[in-house]
Amino acid sequence: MVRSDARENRARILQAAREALAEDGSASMNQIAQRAGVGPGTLYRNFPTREALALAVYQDEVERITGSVPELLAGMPPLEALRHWTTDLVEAMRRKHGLGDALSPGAHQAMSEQSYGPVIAAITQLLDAGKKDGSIRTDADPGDFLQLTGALWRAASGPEDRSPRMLALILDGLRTQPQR
Amino acid sequence: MVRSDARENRARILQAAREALAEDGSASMNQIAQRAGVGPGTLYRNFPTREALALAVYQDEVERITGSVPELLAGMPPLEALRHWTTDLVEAMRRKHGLGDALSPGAHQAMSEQSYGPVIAAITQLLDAGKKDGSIRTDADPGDFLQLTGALWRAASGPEDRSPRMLALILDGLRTQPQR
DNA sequence: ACGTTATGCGGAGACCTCTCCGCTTACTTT
DNA sequence: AAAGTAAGCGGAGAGGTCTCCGCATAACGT
Repeated sequence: MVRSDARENRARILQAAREALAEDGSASMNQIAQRAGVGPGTLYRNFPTREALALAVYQDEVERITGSVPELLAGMPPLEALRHWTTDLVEAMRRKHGLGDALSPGAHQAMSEQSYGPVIAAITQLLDAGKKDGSIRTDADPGDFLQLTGALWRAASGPEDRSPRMLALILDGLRTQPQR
Repeated sequence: MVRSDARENRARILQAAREALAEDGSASMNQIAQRAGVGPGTLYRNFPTREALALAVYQDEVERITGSVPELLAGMPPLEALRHWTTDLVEAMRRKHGLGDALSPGAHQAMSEQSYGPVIAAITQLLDAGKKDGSIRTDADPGDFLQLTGALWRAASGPEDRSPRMLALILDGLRTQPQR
């Protein structure tokens, strides 16, 4: 059974985090807890890491992005779809400050299936489409790709945005046929 | 003029950090300062970030790695040299806990030229050799490559080491001619 | 040798992350 | 309605990062 106050607290935390992160991307966990009117303990029990919180706050966005895969695949070849999708993802991560780190699974603990799963699933769909039509090498691994995406995010946050060039490089590595 | 006590303090900090990091890779900055017999302020004045300190401590190692480039290039084709070099780098970063983050320039501030430069220089040498003999595409950027190396490091720290597969992918992206 | 000066010291302290645990309280059972 | 119970709360606090600034003192001119 889920206690009613627990449900309300969770909602209030998400609301507070949404506001606080919108105002200041680097709002502290303490500030968010205070704003939500709960203790730090409650915040951390609901969201063990800052990343888990950020991911929950932006879950709509994550869903939007992961959900756009079929549409992309319908309208263009797999490799192009993958490029667009990844660009979208990186763009969203940059806009929503703090989301980026959430997608580096190896860094700390394995992310919860809940939030890490959909992203991997989306990548898997895209890669599989390319493997099926022969444009993407069959040994491409979704986890590897996500990991590299983390580097893209970091690159996009820098002064000069290297990410398009880096993405092109990665995609060329995924190809079966050279396109150069 | 450099004050003598300043010079000594810097040396003592490096010594203490070397020992402390050898014993426990996640030794706190405070612990290191205490061990060196200086205040936290002095530690942070000499090494603004944990990464700067780690890089200074392992500078020999960094020099060894960056210095091995000519030898590698003499003994094998550029792409192979690049693979070996990068594997070495990732391996060293994994062994010496805490070095890895130091090589992600975009993450926080631009790294000091002193420490970031040699690594970029080494990569530049390797890429240039490949560009010259036509095996590496001419638009390959050393900064991009370093950034991707950061992802490799993170990948190597995880439970399963994806880094060789990821490196292969990146190198295939750098190629001018397909090799598959 | 002796002031003068400004370089560098280092600890107090602001603020952070994250944990632990005694108390509160929503739900269940009778 | 009353009592039982365990889920959940939240604050105290341990330990961390990093800054600021009054004070000590090394280097220099005389």
